[in-house]
Amino acid sequence: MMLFNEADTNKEPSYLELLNPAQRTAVETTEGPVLIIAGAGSGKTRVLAYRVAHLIYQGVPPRSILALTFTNKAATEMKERISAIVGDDKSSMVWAGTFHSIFARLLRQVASSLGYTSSFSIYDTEDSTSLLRKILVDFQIDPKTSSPKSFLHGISKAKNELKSWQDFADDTSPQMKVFVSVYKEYEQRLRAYNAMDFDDILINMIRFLQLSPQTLEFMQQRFQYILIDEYQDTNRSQYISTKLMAEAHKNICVVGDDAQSIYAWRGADIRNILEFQKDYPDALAVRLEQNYRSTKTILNAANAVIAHNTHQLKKELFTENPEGPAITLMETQVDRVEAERICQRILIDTSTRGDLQLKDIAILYRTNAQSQIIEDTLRKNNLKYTIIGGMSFYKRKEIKDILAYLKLLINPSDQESLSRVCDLTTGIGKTSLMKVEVYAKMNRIDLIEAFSQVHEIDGITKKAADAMMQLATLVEDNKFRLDHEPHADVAISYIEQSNYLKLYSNTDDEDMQDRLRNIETFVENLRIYLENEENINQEDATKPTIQEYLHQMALISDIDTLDLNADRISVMTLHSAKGLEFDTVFLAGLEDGLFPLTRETSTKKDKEEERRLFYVGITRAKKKLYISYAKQRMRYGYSTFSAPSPFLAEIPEELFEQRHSLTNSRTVNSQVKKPTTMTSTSYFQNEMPEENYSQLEEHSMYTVGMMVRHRSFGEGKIIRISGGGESAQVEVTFRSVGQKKLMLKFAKLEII
DNA sequence: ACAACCGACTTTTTT
DNA sequence: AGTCGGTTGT
Repeated sequence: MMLFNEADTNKEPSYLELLNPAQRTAVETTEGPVLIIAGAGSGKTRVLAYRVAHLIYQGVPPRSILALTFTNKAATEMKERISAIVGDDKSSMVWAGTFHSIFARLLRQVASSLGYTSSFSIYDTEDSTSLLRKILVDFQIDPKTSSPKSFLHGISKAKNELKSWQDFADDTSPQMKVFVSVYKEYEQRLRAYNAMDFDDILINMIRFLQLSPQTLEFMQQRFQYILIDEYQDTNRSQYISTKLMAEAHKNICVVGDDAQSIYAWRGADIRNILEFQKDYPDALAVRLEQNYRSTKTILNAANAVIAHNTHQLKKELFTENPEGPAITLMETQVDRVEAERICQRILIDTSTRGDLQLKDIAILYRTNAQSQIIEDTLRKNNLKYTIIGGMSFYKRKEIKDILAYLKLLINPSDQESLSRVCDLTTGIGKTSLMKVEVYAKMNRIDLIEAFSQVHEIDGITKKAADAMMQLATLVEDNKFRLDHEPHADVAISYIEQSNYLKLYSNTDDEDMQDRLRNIETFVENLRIYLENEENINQEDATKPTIQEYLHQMALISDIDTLDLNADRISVMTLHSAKGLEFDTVFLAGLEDGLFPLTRETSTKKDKEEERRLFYVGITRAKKKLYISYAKQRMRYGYSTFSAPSPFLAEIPEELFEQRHSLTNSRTVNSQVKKPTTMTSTSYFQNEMPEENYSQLEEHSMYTVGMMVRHRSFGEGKIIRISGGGESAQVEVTFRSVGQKKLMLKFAKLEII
């Protein structure tokens, strides 16, 4: 299976033949700094993987290669590709992963030098917010004037700029004083709890590198070759940390596309990529401009759109792919109909194009809020889909609760998790908890330890004391079991003993039963993970333990779990779609204000980022692009009216499907056709007036067994009618082409 | 300590 | 609109 044989070094490795000249240069220039400007669909992932494979081919030890990606999914994909060339045993030793997951793993090995233990917790946004809320309460800061979230935002921004609270200490404005005190307290508590937030993982890596010349040299030696994907989306601490690591050998290869920079809002600094050649004057710059993904039509649209940005590196993607079908623009009155129309098109396309499967289709939108209505409509039409983002499985309350219980077992200092568990435990209230907290602080012990000594503390009700004692015992006993029993057994019985499940059982509340099922799914996944021997095989991966599981869990994102092989429509935000590609893409909600999303503070720069996001969306499509918008949309619970997105006018008109090509597309309901109000622009797809929709319920003129004639398929017999209303479908066996599934509403069936 | 009610906030995007 | 956290009354 391997594409090269080590012994046979005279011959050029065959995988190089699969590359174009630019790609090949990018792969073969293994020494020194390399900047790869890779346009959308230019084979970037392939180049990265081949480059790593080539390094290994040339004898570089896999474990000294560090490949940093944006998502875990991208890392897994890269590993798979590398593995296909050099084999699994070698590829699994490459350090490939996200900044956060790789750094966290490294930090666990050196945690003690930074004042943590190796089992430190990682706090997500919710954990951090909840911690800040408690701090605000303690500091008696009115949460109305400044919310925990706004503090977290400020702190995260400061951390991204590598500024500690001390850096603001000189600022004496009252507002800043408050900020500094909260920032300081937040940092101290994280430390006391043996916990890091997302930003800390990056910052602590820098701190470690700068701890001493020895630690820096150690890391530089460890990673001789560094590759960074999506470099346009790296932030300051990611930039600094990798720059430090590469300082000695300068074997740093970054790949990115300034036109796809869409994360400035969370601190990504586009200068990192724009000024790479300033940092490394002898860097080789390679441009990958041939697109292998999309049709000419789609690429032309993308190029035209991005040309409206002033602050963009000049780049013109080209493709040798065919022209492809025109872009379809769909205008509807309201959002629900927009969703309905998308579903109809999917039903039509999948039935008329034999090669098109649901997994080839994506519906993309700007905000997660838009997903609800799309989801509803897909479900109504019996279309299978996978949704990414929104409320991800692991962010659900019941799952986070279970995770908090488990974290307690691993990190006894994790007071945030403990406090979450206390909220769930009947008997433990605010008053008694406060008293024990004081006691723990005075005696310098962990809160959970104080629980086991609760009888020594004055003024605690018996009920509270019992509950605390019980919790302390539960955690203590199971912690002990971790060293002696299979973790799967411990996890399951621990969760059972916790009584947490009681909250959800004995009720016919549907929501509660749902949550219980989620927990069951979660526990089952956990069990499978813990019992899976395969996880042990990887060189540097440890045994599958509860620790390991929690550590991985903290940094997993929704997109990582997306299974593109399942035959389902992918539904997600444009941000989540970065790096993915689909045959057919629907871009929904192209309305002014929604996309580009604008708020009072929006600047020209923001609009350019929105435009890049649009560019990303367009270039996800391989063959067919649909763009839609609704004039009227529910937002915040009430109806808002919007004009079409100004972005639409940036796509050359001739790339859109012309109206006349569709005017004749319906015959079944032609008798109900009324004059429609069309927009002045000529390229909108002809739309059915919405007041006619109800009349579509009437499809009873067709029955099973009836002979019909189709304009292109000829004569056939109806063998099935399914669905109702909008989405009624017929299955017809045609003499010429055999069985076809058709949308009744659009199929031109003549009864014979 | 807990249940029931109330009001604020969400909806930009996420490691 | 729906969720979540906080408040109030028992």
